[in-house]
Amino acid sequence: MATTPSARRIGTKDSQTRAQLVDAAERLMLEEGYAAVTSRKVAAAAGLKPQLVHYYFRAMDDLYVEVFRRQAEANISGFEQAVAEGVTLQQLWRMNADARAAVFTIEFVALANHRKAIKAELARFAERFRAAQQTAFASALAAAGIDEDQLPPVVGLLLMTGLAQVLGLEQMIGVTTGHAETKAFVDDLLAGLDVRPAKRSGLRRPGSRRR
Amino acid sequence: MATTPSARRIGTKDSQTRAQLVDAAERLMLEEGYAAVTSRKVAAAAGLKPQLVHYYFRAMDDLYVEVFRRQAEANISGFEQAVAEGVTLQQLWRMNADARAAVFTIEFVALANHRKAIKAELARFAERFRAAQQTAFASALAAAGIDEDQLPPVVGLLLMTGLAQVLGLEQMIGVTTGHAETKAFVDDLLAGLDVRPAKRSGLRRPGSRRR
DNA sequence: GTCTATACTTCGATAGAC
DNA sequence: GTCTATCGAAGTATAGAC
Repeated sequence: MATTPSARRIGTKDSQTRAQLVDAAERLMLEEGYAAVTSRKVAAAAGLKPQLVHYYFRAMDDLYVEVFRRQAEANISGFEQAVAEGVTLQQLWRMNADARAAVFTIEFVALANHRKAIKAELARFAERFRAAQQTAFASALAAAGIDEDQLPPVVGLLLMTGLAQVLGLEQMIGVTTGHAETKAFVDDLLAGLDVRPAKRSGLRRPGSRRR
Repeated sequence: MATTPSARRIGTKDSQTRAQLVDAAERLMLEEGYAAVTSRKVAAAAGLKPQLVHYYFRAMDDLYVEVFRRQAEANISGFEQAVAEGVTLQQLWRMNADARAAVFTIEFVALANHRKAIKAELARFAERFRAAQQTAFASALAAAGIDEDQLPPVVGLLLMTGLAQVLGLEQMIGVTTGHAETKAFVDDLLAGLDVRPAKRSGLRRPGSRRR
């Protein structure tokens, strides 16, 4: 039953050409959005013929998934390494507040809205990602002396993720009102927390901010 | 110089047919993403002929903009009314935590990534929206007894917006780990704040949460 | 194993008939 | 004021030549 989905020959995974196509697709997705990732445009961006895209990828979805996996895998391994070594809240924040990552998220979520294959892939990774980050976040919180029922780790993590997401998203469309102030606030807050490993330090900001 | 962008006849703005097309486009965008909003699909969804889309809208971008404006305008007027009447933090949160709105945001931001006309439109509204919300948020914060240099209004607003965004976005792809806990946390936090208008109440959660 | 010639579908848009 | 006939460009995908 799972044996008739068009049995045509597909290029090897370790082809140089294939890699160029994925690179081009990634660039396009970042700069012009997923709708610009068509076989013709990808090929043009890579200096190749459009048919090659279909030789290396059975369907366009497969190319999308490949771009996503490469990106997600690189990202997640960074976190998994970090969680093993132990990270501060500041480091976690810096890893999350990456505009490039925000653009990818937006594009793939939008893509997932009408491509089932992408949605499944995205959900799988999101859960894995959440798990890795949650562990790291929980210990970083504990190290900063913040109690679990003062701020449950998942909640803090979602707050951080959300803030990073919104900043990236707005920057993407050219809206930056309040961004500088917010970043400064977070930096101050985290600097104070990471430096003070005493229990029950609360969420108050330490000192006044110059700048 | 601005007089030759194709001078062909366009249908009146108050046409019944036109409204049907916008409705259909909105539905499609929400359910299948902006890439599904093509002249043919929109027409099919409205039970009309594809060419009608081009009769009522000079270019597809104009249709996108129309869908966006209608949505944004409805949303913003809600806030502007709320700010006039005065709102609590709880009400603001409820207005933001709308999954439907999150989907729209995602779609239009992604769309803006490769459609300049949309990007400009989106940025314009985002700024207007921010302004309206910031006023409301600032007074709600003050009413809750939270000092400005404890939590600057813009920062709080971005935190709230980000959290709402992330929850909506994740729900969209079927990831809900930690959502229930987070919503409960926010509800408790806000209930406590809105009820206690004393100065310097800090950010600590009031009491322990059962449930 | 790699790439090309080619088919078929869908898209946006316009000119002109009612 | 409203809708139809029609086009050229762009999209995905396959079969077969090197």
